[in-house]
Amino acid sequence: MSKRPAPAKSELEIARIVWKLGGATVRQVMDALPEDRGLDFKTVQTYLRRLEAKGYLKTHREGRSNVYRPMVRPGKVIGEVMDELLKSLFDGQVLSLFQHLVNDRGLSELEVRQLRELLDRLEGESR
Amino acid sequence: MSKRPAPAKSELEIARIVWKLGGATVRQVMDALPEDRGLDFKTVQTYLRRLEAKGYLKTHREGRSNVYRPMVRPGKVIGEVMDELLKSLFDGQVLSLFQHLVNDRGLSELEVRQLRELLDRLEGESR
DNA sequence: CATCATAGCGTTCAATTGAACGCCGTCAAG
DNA sequence: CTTGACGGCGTTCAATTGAACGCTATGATG
Repeated sequence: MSKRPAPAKSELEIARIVWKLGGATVRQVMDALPEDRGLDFKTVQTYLRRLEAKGYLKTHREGRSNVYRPMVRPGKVIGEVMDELLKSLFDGQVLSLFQHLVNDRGLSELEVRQLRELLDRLEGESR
Repeated sequence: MSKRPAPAKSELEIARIVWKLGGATVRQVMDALPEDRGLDFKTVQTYLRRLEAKGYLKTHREGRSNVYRPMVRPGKVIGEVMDELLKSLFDGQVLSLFQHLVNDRGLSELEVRQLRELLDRLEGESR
């Protein structure tokens, strides 16, 4: 197991943009970033390079720019991050996490309904 | 707004023990730590001191030891951490998080049932 | 009382992270 | 063709984090 180092928080922010775009140059990531984020071009470049070094993205030249594309499925990476969080905050119990989300945080009527639907759909499939 | 620096991951692990015990000395935290965690006494001490510096715990002398106790409700801290995670991984949409949890991660029958109960209880209360 | 273990406190140290420079090549416009 | 902008690559830098030392005071034990 190669034990990819986990992506840092800022890196994740960048990675998600690449995922959404399917692949992107530094410039494209920059532009996709929220206006108020105020990151330097070079900084974004650095994060992309780090993500590549960690094995989350691969890059190939296209014209004068590098295009970065995903190496790992988003769901997988998110899963890894969530695992760590679950361990370090909720004893690895998904239910504890749900408890926090449902109780300590105010869910709107809508969110509750949607969550129920998620569950219903789950059980529909699993037969 | 004082802007408490967020607790680091290892710090959280320690903080949770203090929360569970209601208050604890370095030694007590050590003992409460999983056997295989292999942290040095001094290291735990350091983390506790950092948590104090960050305003999550306060300490007072009791005999030859310092007793650390919570300054902030666990739910509050967890909430802050979750907020960050939600922002950096799910666009701040709780539902996206739920989606990941329910779909991408295999929930057991039991967990699904328990989650449903959480939701039912919620609606029961809110009248 | 002398000694030993315990814990506090200040410090250290390497790795990681958040953020950005500077130099250099190349391509496009004057 | 020169010039200037853009981007790559290597580097830097401070703050944070994960982990632990060493010195010292103090309390328990022989």
